[in-house]
Parts: sequence; C-alpha cells; structure tokens
Amino acid sequence: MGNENSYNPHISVDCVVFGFDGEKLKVLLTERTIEERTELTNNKKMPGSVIFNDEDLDDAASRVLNELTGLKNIYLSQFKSFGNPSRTSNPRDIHWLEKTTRLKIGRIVTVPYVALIKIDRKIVLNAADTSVNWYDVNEIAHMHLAFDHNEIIRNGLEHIRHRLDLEPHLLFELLPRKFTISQLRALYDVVNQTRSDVRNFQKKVAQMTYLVMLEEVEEGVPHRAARLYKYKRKNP
Amino acid sequence: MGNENSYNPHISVDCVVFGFDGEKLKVLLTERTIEERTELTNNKKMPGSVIFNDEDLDDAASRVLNELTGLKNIYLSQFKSFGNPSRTSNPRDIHWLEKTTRLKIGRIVTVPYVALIKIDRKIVLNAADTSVNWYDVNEIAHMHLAFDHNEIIRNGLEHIRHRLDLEPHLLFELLPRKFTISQLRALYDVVNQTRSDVRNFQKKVAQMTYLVMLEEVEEGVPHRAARLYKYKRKNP
DNA sequence: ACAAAAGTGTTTGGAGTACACCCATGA
DNA sequence: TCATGGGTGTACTCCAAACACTTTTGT
Repeated sequence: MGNENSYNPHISVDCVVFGFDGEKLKVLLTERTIEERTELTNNKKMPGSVIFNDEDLDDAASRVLNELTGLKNIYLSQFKSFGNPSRTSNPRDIHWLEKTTRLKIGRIVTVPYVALIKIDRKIVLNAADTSVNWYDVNEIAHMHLAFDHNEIIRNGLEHIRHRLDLEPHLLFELLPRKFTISQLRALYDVVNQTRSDVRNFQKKVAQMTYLVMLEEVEEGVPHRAARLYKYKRKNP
Repeated sequence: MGNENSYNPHISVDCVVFGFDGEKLKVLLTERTIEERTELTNNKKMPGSVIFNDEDLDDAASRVLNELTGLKNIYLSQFKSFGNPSRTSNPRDIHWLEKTTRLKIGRIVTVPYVALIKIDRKIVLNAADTSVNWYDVNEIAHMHLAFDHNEIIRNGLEHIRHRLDLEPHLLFELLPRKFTISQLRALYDVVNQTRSDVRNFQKKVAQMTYLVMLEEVEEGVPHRAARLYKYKRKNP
C-alpha cells in the first residue's frame, strides 16, 4: 500500500461517498478551511488523491477514505474513468493540487469510485486544514465543485443505482445495523426514484430471506414504535 | 485528437472488440507476425495503445480501432480501469511496448472499452507486422494473452451484457443491416446465455417497434427462406 | 418425398400494482 | 383523546414460460 511513497502525478482516484440520513441521499464533500475563502466557490471537492507509484487503484481509494475519515472496510465500486485533457485546466484546481502534492501537475486521468457508508459512523478528520460535510445529492447539481466533480458524481449516482439494482443487499451498507422497514423503504425509494406502496413493500420484504426480524422496536418516537430488523449476510 | 503527438506512457486504452458470426460471440485479437514466434504464447493481445498527451480517452479508443481496422463510428463503451502495479511486470510485454512506443515504460493504468462491430465489415490492416483474428469468447479463457488481457476481456463481457440488457437496440450493432429473426434470437441467446423459445421470441420481437419487416427473404439457404428485417433507429 | 428450418396460439403461474382501514403509542 | 405513523389482505393486470404442429423451400 504505497510503501515506496512516491506519487504518480498522472493518475488519481476520487470517491463519491454516499450516505443516507433516513430521508435523502447525501454525498460527502471536502473543503479547504484556510486560505482563499473569498474567491469563487469551487473549492468543494470529492475526497481523492493522486496514487502512489506502487499502489493498486483499489488500495488508493481505500487509503483516501481511511486518511480522511478513519474508516476501513468500506464498500467500494469503481466506475468509468475521466481523462479529458481539459479537466485539469482550471488554474485554481491545479494550484491547489500542486500545493498539496508538491508536484508539478499536468494532465491527470482520474479513476472514480463509489463508496457506501453508514452515515451514523463518526468521521475522524485527519487533515487539519480540511473540513468535510454531507450534501444532498440533488443540491450538488447546483453547486460548483472543483474539476469535473459534478459530472463524476452524476455518473457515480447512475453507477450505484445499477449496482443496487443488481445486488440489493448493498442497500444495507447505507443503513444502520438495526433499522425499520420504513427506513429501508425510504432508502429504496430514494435510490429508485419511486414511491412504493407500504403494503406492497411489506410483501417484497417478506421474500428477502436475508432480513431477520428482531425482538426489538425503535425507541423515542412520538407514535407507535416500529419493529427493528437486521441484515443477515450469507445464505439461509 | 493527439495532434501534439507525444505519448503519455502512463495511461493506455484497450478495446475488447466483439463481433457475432451468427453462432458465437467473437473477440478481435492482434498478434505480432514477425520475431519471437518460438517463445511462449502470450503474444496475442487486444487492440490498444498508450494515449497522446492531449488526447481524450474516448478519442484514443476510436483512434486505436481506426488505425487497426480502418473503421470509424464504432460503438464504444468504457468500463472500469485496471491499474495493478504488477500488470506490467512481464518482461516480454514490456519489451514489446517499449519497442513499439520507443518510450521507457513503467507502470501503466489501462482504460478499457468494449467495441461492437458487424463482423462482416471488412477490416483493412494498417500495421504490416501485425495480424488480427476473431476468437471465440469462450476459448479465450484458455488462451494466454499479454498483460492482464484475459481478465479485462472477462470484465468487458460482463459489462456489455449489462449494457445490452439496458439498451437492447445495441444488439443491432452486432448484426448485419438485414437480418432474420433467427439471427437476432441466436445473438440474444448467446449474450444472455439463454435458449429462448421460438414462439415466445416472436412475441417479444412483435413488440419491438424499432424493427421493420422487409419485403425480402434470405437467399441461398437449403430450406424455407426466412424473412429479413432491419433496425429503424429513432422513434415511431 | 424428404430434410430442414420457418412460422404460428393458448394456457398457466408469479410478480407487480392499486387500493382502505384498524392498531399501538406518546403527548 | 388525539395525532402520528405502523401494520395488514384482496383483486386485477401483465409478462414470462411451457408446449406441438403445419408450412415453405431446396435437394
């Protein structure tokens, strides 16, 4: 994992980190907290880094997440790369990169990943001059991110929609360990852009052999408490 | 399109070129015809090239196909990149690359594309020391290709299966301009690894508004001639 | 006439969709 | 007691799958 520690300044990885707050799909963006706050607003960006010379792409993506948040064993799925020569043409973006890597930066091809994390996991920031925040995935379309990160996030969202369609159990990467059917349905609907019928969704859930009903209900809600479920990996 | 003409030796594109011969899915591989024929057999590889410094990835993939075959306007779809540091560790692979690019080659991240072409289009070879041939996609698993091309082709096949599932009209990129329902069904089955029922398939076809029946039948077959159809793009 | 593939309908089961009311709980 | 979401069953539609015989044509 990058033990030679020399950067390869031609290739980077970027992570579209998704979380679910019970209502909306969120994306994790980083922001420099020092310097240049007065200039134009494209200083928000996805977590990312150029790779090390002897580092695998998947490892680089894991490293980026771990360095930023302290988390490990995050679900990651790579999607199609972005390498338009003009993607690194904004002087502000380049200046920032050269400052952080201390390398002369020319053209960079970036290899993007989608990451799924449980939004309630506490994030431990390692970098002092950077803050991270969750943003509604729909609001991001109206924000100005660095590089071509708007486009990459759009593609990442499409990518993860397909993945979740093929492997529905990945939904549980986004939910807390114990969850209600309502939460699962809300997530399902926000991912598929649907509005499922409550009764029909119960039927669907009844067929999921990998869901186990717990002898517990949620707490602290001002109405009838819902049953809690958990996800059981492996097969029945 | 690479008008500065200086190679970027850190990034390449490779094309998994699919064709359909009426029965099997085929993949186009290139082979050096001169030198070293006696050594081990990993001299077959996918069409590919390192990119030019000012060249977009999609353009590089188009260029590779055009340089090799003379064809233009080929359907291309990028899928996930391969960048394991050890993928360029075989000395034979490196030697070949350094000879063709005249560059010192270290680690290379490759950005792979799937290409769909009509197998009856005649391929015009530009490179004198290279031959190209179609290979059954299932046989490739048992062949030794250069680099990690076996793995890339496996992934490319999975990728195009998903794409064809989402956009069935891409099937027609693989068929001749006029085709029979049997040909379409054979292609459908080879892609989906199914064995469709003839009658059910006719029903499915009847719902494809973008298929038009021609007043023509196939010729030269030793049995009842099948009706020909063509694909009509755009909407009704 | 025969071999070989083309072409054609009906039935059945499972999955998705639409739809409305009572229940449990906390405030 | 009331407000809030939790939890439950039935009917209809549509699509996929199973299944066998007649037609056309070339040899």
